Amino acid sequence: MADLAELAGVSKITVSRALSESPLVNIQTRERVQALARKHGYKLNVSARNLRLRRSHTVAVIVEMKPSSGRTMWDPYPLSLLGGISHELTSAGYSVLLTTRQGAADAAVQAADGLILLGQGVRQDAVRLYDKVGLPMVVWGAADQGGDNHVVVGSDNRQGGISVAERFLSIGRRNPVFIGNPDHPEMAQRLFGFVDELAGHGIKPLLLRRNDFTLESGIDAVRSLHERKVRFDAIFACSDLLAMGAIRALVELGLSVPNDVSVIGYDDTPLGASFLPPLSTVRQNWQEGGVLLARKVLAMIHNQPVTSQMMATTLVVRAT
Amino acid sequence: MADLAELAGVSKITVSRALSESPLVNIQTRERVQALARKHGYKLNVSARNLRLRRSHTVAVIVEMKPSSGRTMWDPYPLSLLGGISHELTSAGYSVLLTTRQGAADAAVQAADGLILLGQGVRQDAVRLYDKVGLPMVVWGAADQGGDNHVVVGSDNRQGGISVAERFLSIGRRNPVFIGNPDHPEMAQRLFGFVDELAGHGIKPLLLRRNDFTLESGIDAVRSLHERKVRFDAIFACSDLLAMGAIRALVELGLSVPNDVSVIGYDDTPLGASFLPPLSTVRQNWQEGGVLLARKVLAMIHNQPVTSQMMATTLVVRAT
DNA sequence: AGAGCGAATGATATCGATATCAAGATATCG
DNA sequence: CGATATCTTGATATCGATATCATTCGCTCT
Repeated sequence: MADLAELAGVSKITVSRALSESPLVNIQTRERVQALARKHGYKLNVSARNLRLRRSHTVAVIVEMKPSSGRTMWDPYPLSLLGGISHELTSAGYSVLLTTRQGAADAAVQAADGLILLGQGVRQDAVRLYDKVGLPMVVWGAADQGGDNHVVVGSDNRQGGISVAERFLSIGRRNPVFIGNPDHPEMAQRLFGFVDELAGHGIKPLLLRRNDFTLESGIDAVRSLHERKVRFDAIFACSDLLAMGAIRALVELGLSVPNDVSVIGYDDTPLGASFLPPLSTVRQNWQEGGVLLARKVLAMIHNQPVTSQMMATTLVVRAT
Repeated sequence: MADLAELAGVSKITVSRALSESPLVNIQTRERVQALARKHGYKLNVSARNLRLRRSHTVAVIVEMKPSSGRTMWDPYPLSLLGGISHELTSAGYSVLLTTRQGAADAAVQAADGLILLGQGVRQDAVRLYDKVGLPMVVWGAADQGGDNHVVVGSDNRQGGISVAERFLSIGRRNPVFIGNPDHPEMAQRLFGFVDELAGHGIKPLLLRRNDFTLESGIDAVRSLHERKVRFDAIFACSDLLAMGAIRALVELGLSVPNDVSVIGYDDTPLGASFLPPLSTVRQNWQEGGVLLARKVLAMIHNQPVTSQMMATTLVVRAT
């Protein structure tokens, strides 16, 4: 900037003003300086500006990783959120700093103006860790009771569970099974909604715990039910892949879907819709969720009042 | 830091050294300062450090968006790369700045020490744009001829196309169809390999252009072939989804896969493997690609010699 | 005892931008 | 014509860290 100032025959500060479109400089001066800047390929030093302005225009997105591997990054779930987040933040002139959580809070995170946390961590430990950083934070997941200085956005998992239960009841199912992992706070909410609604009609579903949410896992689940000679006529699977696996296993076993067993998945992935038969499922709009996350951090950064929000889910009844 | 210095009764610079584990300070002083820092929740100002050290320890990842919507972010393709990239860079102490390309080069990008570009853009325009920034850059995609100051990493698409052609030839197919979008540089390479290899045996495949790489698009493609009464006995689809759609349409039309028509997809997505029938496909290892991209930028940042590299592809023959 | 050395600490300048306040140049008004 | 308002520009301090060079102190060696 000093070099530019010399070239243009003005002072540094005038250059600064010219480049930031300040109305304080004469239009001709401004254009002359801007032309020179382009010509010489001037590049603003973002660190310097951030230092002076005491902000970074950056939001850190922290993706919770399963301890085992980098597997989570492969799952479509955090990544679809990322789409919405990234779009919204860049539109607002903010940058997205992507971090995968590994161990302690990263130093780089502290450079951010705000945090978005995807995945609460087992027993909220991720949330607690980043709460300490003291930055505006928005967490994706299930609403929590703790009145901390952060806000939660998620889809209404409890309502999702309830809507599945209602559907099963309305078509006369009496022996439903829940497949998923209740340690996962979001799935726990689905389970609670499911169980509570059924309990109102004197029905107690079977809980089948699955840690993986893959097609294979769904196949396994149904096979194990069959081997244990469990009687069941409805399956609520916590992911579309689980559901599709379950259906495949059911068909192999000679059972008809949905005549013998109803199956409802979760997420409404594109694949479920084109599955044969088309999968019934609970839709949660992730792209929109990402946008919401982004808007909330931005609001917090600008000291506007922000509240937690659960997005509505929709039961999509197709053929299963 | 100045406050800490006062608390500890030493100078700022000693605090700085103590916190960066410099051997220049007395161990007791160091620990005393560190304890104070923890106690008072001291946070390093990253902008200031970056300004002084003239580096940012940040690599910008630019995701090419289709102009229409944020759709690209949904596709598994750039996102799986991101997994590998993110893992590798954070391990090396670098941060990942995620940007979606929209219009001109973002100012924030210039803060980075290096660039990773996912998607070359139509006619290389994205590459050209970011080449101007003058930072170390690694591009994911098809190798290009231009001897610019960047490096390309990708899978060997040409080889992928050749291997599919070889397979079709070896099982006696004479009327193959290619489904994909040759405007996309990577797919163009697949097409060239496919065509060249077949040409050696006097066979000229039919090119069926498809801009979407969805299941529906695959279904459409096969239907249009059928309507036009085209004779074909093999399909090379440029994505697994296209291939699965094609198979579904073939089955609907009463054709047998692979007896009447062989189908080979691309990418080896988990879904293809669990498809019924299990999908034959060309595997490219994206996670590894991401790691490679990251390593190359880091090497370039450290002024080590770096060359473009194409990763081998594997033909995975399953049931189709 | 004085030179020489190493360990520990400090003073100062610097990275590249912007905020604040001051001041010169020009225009407007009574 | 002088006084005041407006436009334009500049000088200086500052953001929070680190590099460089200087200094202090205690110790060993001859």
